[in-house]
Amino acid sequence: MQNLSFNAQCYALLLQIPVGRVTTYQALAHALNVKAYQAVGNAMNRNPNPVVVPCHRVVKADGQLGGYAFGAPAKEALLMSEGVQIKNGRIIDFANTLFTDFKTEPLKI
DNA sequence: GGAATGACATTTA
DNA sequence: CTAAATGCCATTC
Repeated sequence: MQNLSFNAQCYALLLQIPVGRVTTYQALAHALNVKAYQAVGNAMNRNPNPVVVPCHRVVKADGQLGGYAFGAPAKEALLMSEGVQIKNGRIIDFANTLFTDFKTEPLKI
């Protein structure tokens, strides 16, 4: 029983993403100090809690939406519904829409 | 305990 | 620019 499984930490980071913003698998993995880009998506694919976590705010590093357990179109619709501009399946102004200011775990001084 | 999977990333041609 | 191949990590069967 670990304090927080790998996927659990990903969810914690996703919960920190404000509306209208998106993050990438690489950012999440990098925030956890790992290169398990795919592992992040894998955790979402299993989708232990599809409603508790806005997994639809996670996109690929190229600005593409990537995949979604409920279907890629659903993800795009959700993101646009949140205010994310998407064109041809790509996020417009990805650099501005991307959110990587994750608050790392509370380091004990 | 081991093998297989995947909603990715990166590099090279 | 597009396309293909390889690597990489954690989770799951």
